[in-house]
Amino acid sequence: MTTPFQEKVYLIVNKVPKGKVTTYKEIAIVLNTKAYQAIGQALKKNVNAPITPCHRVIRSDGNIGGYKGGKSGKYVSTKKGLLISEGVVVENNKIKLKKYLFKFY
DNA sequence: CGCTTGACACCGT
DNA sequence: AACGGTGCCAAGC
Repeated sequence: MTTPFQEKVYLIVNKVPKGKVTTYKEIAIVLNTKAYQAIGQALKKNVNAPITPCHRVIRSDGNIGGYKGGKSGKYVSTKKGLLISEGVVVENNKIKLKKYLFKFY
């Protein structure tokens, strides 16, 4: 069930260009909220379609965070691989925000 | 309507 | 630097 909140999240993630990444915090700021977790929740609950590159959304620390999969991000490797394929340098499940962080504001 | 969960963030120790 | 506890918000039950 796509809620208005989720739609906003998807829309923002969809705006992230290839080779760039964004953080849950940045999205929260754009939405003018502090629902950092709710954002992640939206992505995991409904992978709204291939139009929403969830793998481009990472933690503010630069960590990959999670992906889907019951365990502690079993598919994180895939996410990491995807990012690398897009040209993002990942080291130890961490991304260089200083270079690849895309800001909406 | 209220409690629990969660792909988070921030502060203190 | 690493770990723990606390806060925020939305969705699910």
